[in-house]
Amino acid sequence: MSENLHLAPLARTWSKRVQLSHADREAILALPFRRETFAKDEYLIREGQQPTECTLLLRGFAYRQKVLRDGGRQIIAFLVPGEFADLQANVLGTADHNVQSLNRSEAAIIPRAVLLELAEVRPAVRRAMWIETLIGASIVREWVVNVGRRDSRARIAHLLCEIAIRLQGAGAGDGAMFDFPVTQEQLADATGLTPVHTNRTLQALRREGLIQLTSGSLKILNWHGLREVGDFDDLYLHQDGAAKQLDSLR
Amino acid sequence: MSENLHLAPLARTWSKRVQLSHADREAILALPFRRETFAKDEYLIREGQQPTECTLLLRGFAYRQKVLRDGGRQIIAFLVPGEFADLQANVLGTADHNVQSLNRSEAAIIPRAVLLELAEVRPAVRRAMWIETLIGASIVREWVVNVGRRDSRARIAHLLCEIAIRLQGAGAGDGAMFDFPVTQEQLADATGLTPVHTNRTLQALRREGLIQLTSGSLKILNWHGLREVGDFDDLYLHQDGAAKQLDSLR
DNA sequence: CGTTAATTTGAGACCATTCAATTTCGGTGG
DNA sequence: CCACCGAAATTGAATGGTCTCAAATTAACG
Repeated sequence: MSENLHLAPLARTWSKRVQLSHADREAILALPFRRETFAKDEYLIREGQQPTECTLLLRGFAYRQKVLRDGGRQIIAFLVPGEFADLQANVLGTADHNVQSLNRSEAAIIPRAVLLELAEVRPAVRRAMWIETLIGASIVREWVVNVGRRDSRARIAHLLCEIAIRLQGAGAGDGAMFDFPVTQEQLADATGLTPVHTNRTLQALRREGLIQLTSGSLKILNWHGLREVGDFDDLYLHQDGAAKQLDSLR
Repeated sequence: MSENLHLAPLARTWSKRVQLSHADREAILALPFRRETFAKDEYLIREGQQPTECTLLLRGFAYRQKVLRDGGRQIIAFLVPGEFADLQANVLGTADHNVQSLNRSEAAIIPRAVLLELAEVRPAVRRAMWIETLIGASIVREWVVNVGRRDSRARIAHLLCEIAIRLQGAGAGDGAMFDFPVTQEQLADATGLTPVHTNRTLQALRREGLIQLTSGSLKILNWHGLREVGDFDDLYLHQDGAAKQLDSLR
């Protein structure tokens, strides 16, 4: 019983999207699973794999990633607790990208068949899964815009705005300070820039008094300014609450 | 009856993904709809709208797009017949991007409630919708990689490879020649390049004997070469058939 | 056959990259 | 607790890919 409160992050994420009945919630928390921990940069899943289990992030962070022939790496998304690393792969059959752990993280491994059956039986659950997928897709779309059309300053500012709102929504921040142990190299891989230029751009943002980014935590010093620089509009996150909270900041 | 064969592109797309029963197929073709035509660059849906109808592309092409504050435009995806322009918006409630017609196109407008009810009632249909969404998301992910990490030559080559395979899969090509009336400006907006540089890059690809791109149609002269230049791997399209066909080309 | 859209060309400027070296930070063992 | 180590962050200088701006040419269309 109380064991299964480990799956609370999942119920939390889903109940933000849809109305879950008491029975829905019970069924979610009763899902069978085993726990697993991942070291920094350890793979949760690899491109080409055909998983039979679903990996749900419980603690820590992860990122989706693809590697080019020339060795270059592009980060495609960041994952926060309560999100699945490989739901797509479990539905489509084959993973089309890699997922790596951002820091030391912990995940629940749930048998694929059980999870998909739950969706089949419970309309609210499958609506939640459906919606989570759609929001994930929306975020990636915005990344295409970010990486395709914004200069380095706006690109990084935009990404930091997104991270702030999503962490806020995940309950992992106090409105201005966020625990997000990302390296500049990972930031570079997420924005399509080089580590060197990422470093210089971060310095500029700091110099302008917009942020404070020390290893492990991100502090937003001037939310409205950062938003302005990043050409940021939170509509694409489909997550009203957290955005409003940050907007009301000084 | 025969009227409703207009929805055949939808049944076709879906049946590529899942096994549709006869009854499923009947139910799909019996969906109520009205037809609408769109001029080049006309909007099928706009960011911020809260649609009550679903727009299914029947003939012609369309593209997803976002506009920046500074006026820049980034194309996020191309749509082929049989795909929905605004299914996400209908599930999430609000459109988070724009969809424009690539050329003169035709669409079926289906009441949202009816379509979602069909998904609720027919497991195969909702699996097809689910899968279509996931594949769409996979494609956008690859676009992040394309725009974020590849140089202009690889970027355009990769995009052309994708277009070729998807058109092949949609039955709109003979293996090497495809009817795809895209302008260089649209190609530029899709790759995150300027029209000028897109033009120069296309010239390079032509000079190397890889493609022939005249207004309105794309001809692949050297598939394997183009694939090589574009660092292209079709796994992310989750569409085995069409890729294999092209691979077997000279 | 005129008119507008689309493509093509040229030259200079700039943003981001590359390559290499240095400094700082975080963690670990003595 | 300090010395050490590897990882991460920072700095410098030169190169280069892509952009900008503008103009010319070609193609599409009524």
